[in-house]
Amino acid sequence: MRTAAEMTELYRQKGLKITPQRQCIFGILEANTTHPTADAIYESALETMPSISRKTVYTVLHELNELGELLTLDVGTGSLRFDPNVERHHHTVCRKCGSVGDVRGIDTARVRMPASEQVGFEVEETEVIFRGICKLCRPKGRKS
Amino acid sequence: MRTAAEMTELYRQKGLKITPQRQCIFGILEANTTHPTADAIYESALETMPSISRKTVYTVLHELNELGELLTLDVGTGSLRFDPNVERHHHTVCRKCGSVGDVRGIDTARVRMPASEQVGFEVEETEVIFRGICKLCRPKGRKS
DNA sequence: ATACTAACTAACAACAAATGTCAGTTTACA
DNA sequence: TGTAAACTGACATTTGTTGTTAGTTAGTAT
Repeated sequence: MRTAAEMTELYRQKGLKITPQRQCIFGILEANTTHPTADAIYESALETMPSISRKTVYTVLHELNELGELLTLDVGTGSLRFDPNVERHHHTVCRKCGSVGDVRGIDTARVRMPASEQVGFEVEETEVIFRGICKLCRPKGRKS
Repeated sequence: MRTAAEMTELYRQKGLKITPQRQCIFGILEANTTHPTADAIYESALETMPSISRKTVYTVLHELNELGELLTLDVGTGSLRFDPNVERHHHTVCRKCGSVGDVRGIDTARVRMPASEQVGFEVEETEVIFRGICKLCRPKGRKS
């Protein structure tokens, strides 16, 4: 996602109104690397805007998704997560706490399907998920 | 998962009863490569055993999962899928129909996290999902 | 400044997936 | 054949998400 200021400009161009609710959500998502769930974003928005409704949050998130400024991500932890980083990248998922991290710099061009498998399947994207234990959930005092 | 016959033997060893319901589900899963959802398995079971309850199906699936004979798989299509293939392998997901296919023979040892990313994350498994269009959903007459 | 209308709120309903409850019944197997 | 395990069935619950509706607010163009 672009910066909150750029998003404001984009919305203006699209003829969408610049409301405090939308700006609040822009702010929460800007540079957010925690891959929050919709509900986490709602909770976060409540802090600065106690009157915001859950419905509005969902609506704005879907707007952003359709504008291509926000990716949705399902890593199997129960709920959808939103990722403002729309560049191609991959993820880590902690099997203890469910936290999700970004992993850039993987060249998936080298991850090829063997020709014998899935004949006729047209690959558009290759997604890699590293599952394991995150730094915080690792037993202390060990260096792996 | 092993064959239905082997599963029967395993259950016997564990002191679990060999019920027609369990055997029915063994049969459905045996050599099943469609990655069915719990509900698809339930529907399928109803055909040969109209009295089976949804609860039983869920219970047996979780039993099998705990015995390590059945993997659960969440590829972001809404519901859990079950995979009797417990060998390490990867998946294709069709973005049109949601169908899931197996992909064997990928060497994930070469898919390494760059050292600069996610310091301290202990990778246990590397999961690859190829997203795209399956053979059946591809427009006909084209050879990609 | 005003009017138009998009956007928002609020409370509730609905949905799907999964799981829990629990009383009563069946049944696999020792 | 007895008995504990397993199953049924109907219903409730939970979680995440979306839809509804009606009334209110407020951004923006004029």
